[in-house]
Amino acid sequence: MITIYDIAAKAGVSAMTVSRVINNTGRISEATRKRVRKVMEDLHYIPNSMARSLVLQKTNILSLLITDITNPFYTTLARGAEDAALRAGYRLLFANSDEDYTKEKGYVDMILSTRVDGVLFAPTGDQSLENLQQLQKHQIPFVVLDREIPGIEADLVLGDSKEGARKLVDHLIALGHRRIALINGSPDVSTARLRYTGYREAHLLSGIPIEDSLVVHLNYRDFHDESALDALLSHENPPTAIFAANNMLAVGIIQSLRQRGLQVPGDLSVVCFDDFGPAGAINPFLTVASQPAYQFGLLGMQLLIDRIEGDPSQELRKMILPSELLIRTSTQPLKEEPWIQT
Amino acid sequence: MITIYDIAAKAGVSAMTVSRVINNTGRISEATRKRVRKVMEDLHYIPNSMARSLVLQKTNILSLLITDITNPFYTTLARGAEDAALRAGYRLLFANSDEDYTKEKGYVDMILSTRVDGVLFAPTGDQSLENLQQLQKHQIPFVVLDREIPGIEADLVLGDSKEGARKLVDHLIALGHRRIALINGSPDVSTARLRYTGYREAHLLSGIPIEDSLVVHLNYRDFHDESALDALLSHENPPTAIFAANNMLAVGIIQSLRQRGLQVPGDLSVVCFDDFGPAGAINPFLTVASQPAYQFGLLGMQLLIDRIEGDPSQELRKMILPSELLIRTSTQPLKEEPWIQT
DNA sequence: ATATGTTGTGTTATCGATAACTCAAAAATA
DNA sequence: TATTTTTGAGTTATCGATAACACAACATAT
Repeated sequence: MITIYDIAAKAGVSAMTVSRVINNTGRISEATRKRVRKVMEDLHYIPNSMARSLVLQKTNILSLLITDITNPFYTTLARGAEDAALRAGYRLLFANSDEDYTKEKGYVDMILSTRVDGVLFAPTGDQSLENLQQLQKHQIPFVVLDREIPGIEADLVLGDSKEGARKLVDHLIALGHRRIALINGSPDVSTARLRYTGYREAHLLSGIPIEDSLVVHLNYRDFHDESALDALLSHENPPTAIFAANNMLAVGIIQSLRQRGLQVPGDLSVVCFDDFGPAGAINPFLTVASQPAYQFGLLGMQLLIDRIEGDPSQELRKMILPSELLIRTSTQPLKEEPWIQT
Repeated sequence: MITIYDIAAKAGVSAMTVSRVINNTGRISEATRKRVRKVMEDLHYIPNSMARSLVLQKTNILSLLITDITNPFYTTLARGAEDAALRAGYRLLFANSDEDYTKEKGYVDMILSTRVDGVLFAPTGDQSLENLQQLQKHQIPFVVLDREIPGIEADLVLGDSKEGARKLVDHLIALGHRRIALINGSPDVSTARLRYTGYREAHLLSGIPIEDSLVVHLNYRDFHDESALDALLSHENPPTAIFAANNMLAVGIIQSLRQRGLQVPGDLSVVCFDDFGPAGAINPFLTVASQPAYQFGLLGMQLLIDRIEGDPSQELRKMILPSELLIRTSTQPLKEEPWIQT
């Protein structure tokens, strides 16, 4: 591997002179500069960023930690983050926690050992507190995405979960539904709590009582647990609509319903949070509260870079991005004769 | 930031002793080991991987370069690659070229300056030759994914583009279609050439003549160019079916067709390469040749790690993964009265 | 003509870790 | 008891780059 000393030797100068040419610092005569440049090109020299980071105490790497790389919400977010980072001259170290606290912890160690300049952090849930505190101890700047963590003071980019949930539930109520199930994420994720709050408020404002047995908590990442649906559907007075707290849950739910021979929206209407990206654009089916995923990434990264390069004592910022209700064909007015379990 | 010297000082030993404790090398008395461990934990010490990489000449980082992070094929592939890399104790540096040669080049420079131990490389197309040669010059091991590059000898993981294309076209032919358009990727991408070959063979074997005006080349990443469809649809004898060379093209095409008031599959049948991941699982609509994306990533990464850690003079391996024809509802038998342009 | 400034370049120390070598003290052997 | 071996450390040099300082050679000002 070619080093700065190889270049220096071939160009007949010192390593420092080569360094000056690379970084355009100090004074260099035009003749030397040209000579050094030529040698660098001839030997295809690329500076070792490890060595540079070591002395500069700056890596020029930012990290993006997301919770599910197969979820279009996060991949679109990643695009936004990538664009912002590249534009500002940073490299991006991706990490994917799979909604798994242990994996998240592993990535945090890796991030720390890499000495990245900052982290755009989508936490798995409240238990991420420790991992974020770990970053704080090491004084790594970070911005928290999508989920607020009690006990952590940081720049934040959130969606309006409560309002989005209200819009979705209001829509169902307007269609005549009165028995609406909520299949939620884990209760130690802030968005799940807020989506429940929105669900609740929509009911209260319409004077519809809430029934605890219609609310279940699962994992945002995938729908494994058939027993939750079992319970809901075998309810003496089953729901006529389901509010899935995110897109991945909705996919699992709908597949499961169909396997049971139930039609959406014929037998049950279904709505959810988060849209499906390009893959879902062919037959947009689900009525969703769509969040501006790209903006999440872009804004979050801008906040992060600003925090790193700007005044670090600047006060914390909290951005709440609105979600948009997109009414599609997974919902329909309540039928006179709701579906009755056989 | 805490260094190995801080630990050494607090524990009353030399830095070398701490290093031995960290790496479990050399001889250390149980007493010292415990003492050092305790100090490391108390101070939340995490070794600086830059410094370590510098002296070890090994980063423990592998890079995955994909061409479109919003394409479910690549994100699923990324999951496979991530799993394999993590399992083997490597960190993963993601990069996303957006099917853009210039961006790819930028990432290759970044990869080189990071001195990663190896690259899993999904090239944008034949022009990636230079970027791959750049890696070769610097003796970075790599495995090429999905697209073969003339002039590059390397381990390869490919899909069976020709066979997949034949299956898709055969299916259309079996449904009675005789005028099948191919909306292909750029001709300097090997998969596009092979998909054309498969398309051609299917025609030949069925004795159906090929018409050049039914074959167009676009970019795999997205469907911007409406003029291609314009031309096809205003053809004096327009196609009754479209074979889109990948999933993203298919999305754009179907959206465009619908905007023109044409129904799929009512007016035209549509098939494509690559499936849509979880997002498309709700209403699987498109008849596709599905490639084992996760396997692509997993196998590719295994080959790479084996190349790095195993015998480097081992001969090159080329794996071809089959694709599976999934018949869904975007295709239907040719109607007696095909659609006629108004 | 001497003092002062500017320009272009080299020297040395440093970042944080580890390899290779060294070495005293304790343990094992003769 | 004298000698060799083993154990548990410490020292020094190194990886590849850059910051801070040093310093000739030449230009300009007094």
